[in-house]
Amino acid sequence: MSSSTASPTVEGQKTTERILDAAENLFSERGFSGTAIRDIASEVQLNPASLYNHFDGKESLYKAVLERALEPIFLFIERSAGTQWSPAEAEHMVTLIMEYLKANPNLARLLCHESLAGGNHMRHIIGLHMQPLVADGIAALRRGPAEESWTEDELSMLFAAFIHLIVGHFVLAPVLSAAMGTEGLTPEATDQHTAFLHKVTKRLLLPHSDSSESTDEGC
Amino acid sequence: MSSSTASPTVEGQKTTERILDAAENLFSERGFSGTAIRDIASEVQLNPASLYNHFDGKESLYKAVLERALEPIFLFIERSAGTQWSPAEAEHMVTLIMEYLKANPNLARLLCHESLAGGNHMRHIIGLHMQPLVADGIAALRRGPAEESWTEDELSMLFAAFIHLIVGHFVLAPVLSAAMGTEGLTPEATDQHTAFLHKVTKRLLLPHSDSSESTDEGC
Amino acid sequence: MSSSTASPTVEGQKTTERILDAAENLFSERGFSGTAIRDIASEVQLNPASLYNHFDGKESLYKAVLERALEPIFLFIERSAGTQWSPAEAEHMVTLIMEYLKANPNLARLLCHESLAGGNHMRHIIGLHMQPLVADGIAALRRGPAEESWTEDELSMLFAAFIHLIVGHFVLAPVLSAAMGTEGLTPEATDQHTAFLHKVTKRLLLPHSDSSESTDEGC
Amino acid sequence: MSSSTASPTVEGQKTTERILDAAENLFSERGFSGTAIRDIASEVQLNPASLYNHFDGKESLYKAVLERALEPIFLFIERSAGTQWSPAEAEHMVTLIMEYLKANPNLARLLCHESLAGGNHMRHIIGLHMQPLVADGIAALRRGPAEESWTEDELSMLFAAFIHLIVGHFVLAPVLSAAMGTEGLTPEATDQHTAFLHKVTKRLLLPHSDSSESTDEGC
DNA sequence: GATGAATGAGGATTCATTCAT
DNA sequence: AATGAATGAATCCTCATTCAT
Repeated sequence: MSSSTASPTVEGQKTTERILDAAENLFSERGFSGTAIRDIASEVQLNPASLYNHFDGKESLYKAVLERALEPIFLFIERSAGTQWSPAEAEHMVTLIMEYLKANPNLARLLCHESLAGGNHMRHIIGLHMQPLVADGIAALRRGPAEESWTEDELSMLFAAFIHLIVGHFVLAPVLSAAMGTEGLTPEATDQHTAFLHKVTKRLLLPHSDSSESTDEGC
Repeated sequence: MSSSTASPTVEGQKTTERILDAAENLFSERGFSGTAIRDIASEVQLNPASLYNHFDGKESLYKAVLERALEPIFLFIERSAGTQWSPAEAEHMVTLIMEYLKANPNLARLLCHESLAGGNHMRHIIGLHMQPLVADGIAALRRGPAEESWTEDELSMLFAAFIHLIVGHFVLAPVLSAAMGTEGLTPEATDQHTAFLHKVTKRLLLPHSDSSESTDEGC
Repeated sequence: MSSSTASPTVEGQKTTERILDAAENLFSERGFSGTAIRDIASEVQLNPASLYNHFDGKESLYKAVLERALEPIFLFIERSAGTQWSPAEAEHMVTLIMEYLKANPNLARLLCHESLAGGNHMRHIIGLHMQPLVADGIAALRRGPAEESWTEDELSMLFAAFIHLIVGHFVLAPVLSAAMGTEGLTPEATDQHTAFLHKVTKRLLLPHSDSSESTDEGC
Repeated sequence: MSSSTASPTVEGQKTTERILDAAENLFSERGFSGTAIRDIASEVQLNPASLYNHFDGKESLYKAVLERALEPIFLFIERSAGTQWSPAEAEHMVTLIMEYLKANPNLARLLCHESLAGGNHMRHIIGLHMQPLVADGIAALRRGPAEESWTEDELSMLFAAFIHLIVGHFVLAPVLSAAMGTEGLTPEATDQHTAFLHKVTKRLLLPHSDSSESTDEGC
């Protein structure tokens, strides 16, 4: 194949990689059961049977897609493990993740599809990578100024809230932007959303002046 | 069955209604393409063919499910049209929606599935119901105290943020609660989340003391 | 289908039955893995998918074929349970079975295919029907004149020998008749074989004059 | 591997031989259509493609297996060509074959599979080797004491009967031993069967005292 | 309204085989 | 002699849908 052409990156990457790319696109658009092996194969101009030279089957391919897509996120966050999330730090984190998702919006959708389907395809990833990551994220919040205004239980929800706000942007865009008459998931919209999230971050992490705070909690 | 007895509530609802129930459950779990007519039928202990006496086909059934599930939400919000969203008002709205979703978590998932799939199955619903609803929601925010601290563009995103926070809770639960070691989508968790959202509402709607606010917007 | 034509037997039996017939033919010729559902379906002029309205799958169909084919044999033998196998009785049994197999040579081949494949598809049949049948057959031998000239262990083998001689005729015919230059599995050949088996039966069951008998047994 | 070392026995046999071994095992278990090239290859820890360096294809491999397995049998019998089958002689033959099959039970199963499939894969073997072999075997019977008690036609069947009794033991074992509660195809069982066959041989070849003999032939 | 049977289209996967390396 | 990758043809089976009853 690349016998004469020296550059291995030209003409696309290795077949396995190209399959993963196509699969990621389709799985993130249509979910696991909505995606046909045949469609992935034809996207890579390959006979469906050839695909089985690279992956054991649909499920195996799906898992490989999930793992490959999630890996960078884990790296981001692992790298910042042990820090405390001051608003600046948190903003940085948000920026990092939003930038990555701007380039790979598939990830948010994959995650969402997977959660809707029950998360069974990524049980091992959850146990192995997400659990410590989440624990560390919450710990970072706890070490930051958020600690002053949120109870321990709320810190978990606060962490989750950031994920909802980030993932939601990429996932609910088709419906919401249609309802709002905006243009959908453009890079600009994502940048705007990132800036918006920064503001939200400050509001949520910094102590709040309002005296009626936490009234409905009963304490 | 209920041929002579007029009462529609006796012996469960009418077949059509039971089909809708089963379909709602399965569609919200597995999405449109992941759900088989046969499975819906067997859930209602009905021959798949019989289903076609009640609905024109899979797509038609899916739309009916969407419409039926979304209707109450529209009613809630339409009823409160024209108001201004003071924090109290907004909290009430949040409570109302969260209460409804606690009883019908399917809705959030249906919406999410639909958005992931591109929203084509609810184009008409969006145009007919969601558009005015969203416009009104944003207007309500604009009329409230939020107006002081958010630009016009941000108001849209603020509205969207509430939706992300609400929908996210029901959709990302399987993955997040697994990663957090919590128990999943229990009614208690939802109540906690509602209280948390009240606090968030205040933080986001009321003016914020911090002076650095909107710094990153300005540069 | 048979709405206007009163006779239910004309135009072939019910579809399920016709599928079983075709399946029996093909399975007995080519074995389980050598037979394609598609071929069975096309033999009955049916879409392969239709077949799944009648049977759960290939394996289920195969088992149904086995059961249906073996049933008459079990009935034969159960009916004669408890008798003693005098040569006359044994001859009768042989005749009965050979007559049935002459009309249904598939059975012998099915049994043989199944045994070659390890017998896993008929474990339940073996346990439920064949075990008592075999036990009774050996007991019948024991009660007959065979008892004089065969040890207990040999009686089992004697019983098996009859089965080998009967099944072998139907199974090894293609190879043997080709090697002998005879015509194959004609009804006449089967009749001849039956007569031959009668002679063999006498020789094996009646006491034997030869004094060197059982020399090699060491007793 | 054995590129420099000339010795073919070191490190197992040559690859070709190892392929034949694996193929023989699988073909005899599952028949031609039930056996996958891939399975044979993986048994030899070889890429399926490599197999085509040694054989032209599946069919070619199958024929090679058949020929290799049958050859020793032909040698046995050819060596004893022209003799007459006194009971002693016949017993010896039976012993020889049973001993060989005890070590290579595959052969019996291969033959049976092949016959069930119509024998087309060994037409040439049949014509070239089996035909004279069978002719000679029957001639040997004719020259022995069997001649006194069996008609010419019956001699053919007598010869076939020995084959049924021998092959049957190896082929029907799974089903029969399951039905009898015995242990299957152990070497001991085969030895017992050999001894049993010796007794049967005498009974069938030596003249029989019973006066009613051949009664059913005559009427 | 309900059902058994039928079906064309598709869906995942296997298989024997080829070919460049 | 070995292998990774590719492939067309099958293989089993599912799916949404139709139709006669």
